[in-house]
Amino acid sequence: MSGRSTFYVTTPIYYVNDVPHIGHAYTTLACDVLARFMRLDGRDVHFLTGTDEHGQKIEKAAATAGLPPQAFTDKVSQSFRDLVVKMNYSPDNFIRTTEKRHYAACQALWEKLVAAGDIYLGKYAGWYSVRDETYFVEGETEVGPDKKRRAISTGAEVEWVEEPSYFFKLSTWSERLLAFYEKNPRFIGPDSRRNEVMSFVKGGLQDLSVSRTSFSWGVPVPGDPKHIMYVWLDALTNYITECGYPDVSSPNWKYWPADLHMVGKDIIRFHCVFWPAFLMAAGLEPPQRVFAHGWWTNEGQKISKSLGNVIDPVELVDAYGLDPVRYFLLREVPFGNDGDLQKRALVGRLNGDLANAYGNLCQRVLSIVAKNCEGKVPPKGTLIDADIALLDRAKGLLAAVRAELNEQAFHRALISIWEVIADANRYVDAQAPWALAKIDPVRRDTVLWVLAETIRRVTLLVQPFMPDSAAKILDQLAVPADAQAFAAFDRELESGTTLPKPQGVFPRFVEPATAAS
RNA sequence: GGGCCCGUAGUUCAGUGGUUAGAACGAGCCGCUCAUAACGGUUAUGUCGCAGGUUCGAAUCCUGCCGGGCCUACCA
Repeated sequence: MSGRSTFYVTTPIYYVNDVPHIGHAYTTLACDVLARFMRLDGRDVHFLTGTDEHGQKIEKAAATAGLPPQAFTDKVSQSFRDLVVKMNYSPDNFIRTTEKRHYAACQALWEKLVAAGDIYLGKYAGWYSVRDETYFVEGETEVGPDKKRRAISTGAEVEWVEEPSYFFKLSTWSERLLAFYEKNPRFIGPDSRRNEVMSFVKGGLQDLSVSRTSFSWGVPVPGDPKHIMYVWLDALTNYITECGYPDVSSPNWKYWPADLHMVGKDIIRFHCVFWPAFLMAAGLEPPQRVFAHGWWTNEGQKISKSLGNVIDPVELVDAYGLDPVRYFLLREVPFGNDGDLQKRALVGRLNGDLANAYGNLCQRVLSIVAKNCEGKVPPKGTLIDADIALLDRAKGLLAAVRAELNEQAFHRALISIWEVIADANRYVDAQAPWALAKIDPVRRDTVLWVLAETIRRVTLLVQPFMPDSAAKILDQLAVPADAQAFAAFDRELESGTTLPKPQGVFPRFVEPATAAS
């Protein structure tokens, strides 16, 4: 990505007032695939996810549950750690904003901002609803016929309230941010988001309220502990807490600046405007790239709690299997776009791409080998043009996938891999090794070797997406552990290696019998 | 209101000035039989949202209209 050997990728830290849903699973999955790819590609990877545990909402939710805030967040945060296991994510750490080191990092950053003259004490003013215990901006309120102003969303009466608050001088950062975006065209992806952010900044920025006195569950402002640092300053700081901030001699500091913050499109402003401004104000480098992905709909419908159509990733995995779900989420939709989760489409991918194309390719090749070659990697004879053509396609995959993932184009990476799988299936039919068995066993062996070697290369690249399934296939090819990284991409299968009995890896999905019918 | 984006085969999309507009899935037909009834070959379908304009030439550029989506600050 940057040419340096480290690769630091982060998910947002997830707010613990809710259980994980498909959106959380999706963001972390994308990061996981990148982290796994980069590790296999020899990079020094640090992959961070975690939970955001502060704020008034949590304080209230804990009180409602009759628990101290820490005990409450311990409990809810666990569901996100469980998801890591369920989805086979490979984070190097799981950070929590309630950790001591995070308080230290937030307060150190705060002091830097104060020293830089970018923070001042002012008054936060807005339309406050006592009933909702929250502020509304002017546009979220309206004056009714009784001349009383109410929040549109909740109907609660609001009153003008002012409280002391510290402010970050965001208004002074517009030009520096725009200059930064210009110099770093890759900073925001996809491009449509970049346009959005830039036009937002061009419209002028207001100073940002960064402390509150209305609750206490959070990081106290240094020297003025009645003030609690406001959500985003606290939350965003996690990315440098992990790198040891403020101790720049920490072994983890080498990972900063992050190579990629993966985010949902709803929080792009915080990552692309506020965060680089905070960092530059503190004399720190902004991250190299922020990528905003889209949202999933459920069978064409917007997902919402009130509609009751929230997608639980655990249910999906239980119904269709982990790797098929991982594959589908990244293959079905151009990454960055919104996508629709249709079970019919998922089953289509599972059966068409995984069971028929890839799984069956492995199975048909490996069973001919098992039956005809004494269960060993067959001898590689003289290669003809058709052999070389297929092998070359497979060889080209590493560079192709690397380039696509560099742009977070997961779907295109998978498309290019599956093109080679389709080529391999065509090659099997064209070469008909079953017919060669009787007339030219030497040629048959070469054909089988070419196929096994192609499957090896393809499967090395499938690893980041479907680690368990790829491991099973590599085992069936007897690829040793030390030959599974991309450094060994060109280490060809050795003829004569004993292979285990082939076994199907991607069973077809058959609709469970319905009660009626 | 202002800004950005999109509207291409039944479906999901690719194609951003140049020969008869492509892919995948789905559908029909043929072949194969190693394999998870898998695989391969082949056929078919489109007034490229509508109407103008620029150009030797437009799905591709410009204008208008219709339809859809997103952004327009602190509720992650």
